[in-house]
Amino acid sequence: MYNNERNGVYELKITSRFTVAVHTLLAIYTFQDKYKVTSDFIASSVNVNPVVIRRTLQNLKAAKLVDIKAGIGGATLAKNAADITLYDVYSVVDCINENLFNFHDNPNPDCPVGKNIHSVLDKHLTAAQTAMENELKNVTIEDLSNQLKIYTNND
Amino acid sequence: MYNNERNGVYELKITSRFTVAVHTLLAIYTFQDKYKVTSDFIASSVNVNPVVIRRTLQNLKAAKLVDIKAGIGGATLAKNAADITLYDVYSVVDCINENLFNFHDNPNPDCPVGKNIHSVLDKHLTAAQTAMENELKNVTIEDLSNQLKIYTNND
DNA sequence: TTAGTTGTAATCATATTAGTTACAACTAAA
DNA sequence: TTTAGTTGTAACTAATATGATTACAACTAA
Repeated sequence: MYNNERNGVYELKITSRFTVAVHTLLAIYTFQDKYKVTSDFIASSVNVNPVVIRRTLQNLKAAKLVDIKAGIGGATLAKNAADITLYDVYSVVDCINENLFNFHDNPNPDCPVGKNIHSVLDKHLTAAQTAMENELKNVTIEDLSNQLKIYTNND
Repeated sequence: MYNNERNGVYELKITSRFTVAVHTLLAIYTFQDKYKVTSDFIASSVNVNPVVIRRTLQNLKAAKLVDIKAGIGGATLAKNAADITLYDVYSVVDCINENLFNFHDNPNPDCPVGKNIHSVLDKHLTAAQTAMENELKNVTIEDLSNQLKIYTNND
C-alpha cells in the first residue's frame, strides 16, 4: 500500500533520489576494493531498477564524486570518502529544486499583504533551509562507513 | 509556464500549503479589526481558489489558531500573533508528512549496506529536519506583521 | 425570508517520481 | 576481431499528489 498517508492527506517531500545516492556511494566505498561495483550490483542493494542507479551515477559523476568505467563497468569514488558530505550529494541529485519551500505563485500586488509577503517571509524560509543543509554538511560518507562497520562487526 | 524546471529535471518540495497558510494568518491579523476577513477576501490576496483557503482555515481552526464564523463568515486569530510561530503553521497544514526526507523502500536486507542503511542514516536526516523546523520556531506572525508595517509605511 | 458565507465532497488538469523496456555505444578479454 | 557484459540514454508507463474548480447543503445575522 501507499506509505505516505495521514488523515487522507498526501504530501510531498525530498525525494528518495537523495537516500538512493547516499546508499550508492556507501555501497561503492564499501565494496570497491573487493568487487566490480556495477549498476546492477548497486541496484540489488538499494532495491531499485538499475536504470535509476545509472541516472544517479551520472549525477554523481558530473559532480566528480565518482568515476565510472564505461564498457567494462564499475564505479569507484573519485574523492576521499571523508571529503564527500551528505550536502555534496544532496546538491547534486535533484532531490529538491533550489528552494525547499514552494511559494504560492502571484500573490496579489494590490493588497499590502500580497505585495510584501515575499519580502517578509523569504529570509526566514531561506534561514530554515540553510539550517537543514548545514546539518548535512556535518556528515561524510566516511562517517557513515565507520558507523556501518560497527553494525556489521556485531553481526 | 511551469516554474520548477532545471535542466529538464523536476523536483518535489514542501508544498505551497505552508506559505498559503502563513499568508492567510498574516492577512487575518492585518485586516481583522477593519474588515470581515472571508475566504474570498483571503483568496484574493493570496491569489488561489477560495476553496483552498477554506481548507487551509479548517486546518488552522483544528489547531485552534483561528476562529471561523460559519454562516455570517469571517476568520479571526484565536491566539496572540506573538504566540503563533511558523512552526505551528507548518505542523498543521500537511505541507510535508512526518519525515521531510523520503527514504527508498526495502533496501536489501541480505546486503550489509542495505541492511544497515537506515541505522546509519536516519539520525542524520532527523537532525537536519529538526534544524530546519527549529528555525521556523523562531519566527511569529507578529514578527512578520512588524516587518510588514515597515514595508507598508514606506509606500 | 434572504443574502452571503462556510463546510465539504467530487472531479479534473497538470506534473512528478520511480519503474521499465529497449538498444546503441563502449571496452576488455578471449 | 569477436564476444560478453556494461554503460548511457531515450521513451514510455503506472501510480499518485497538488491545486483548481464546481456544486451544493448547512448555517446565521439582518
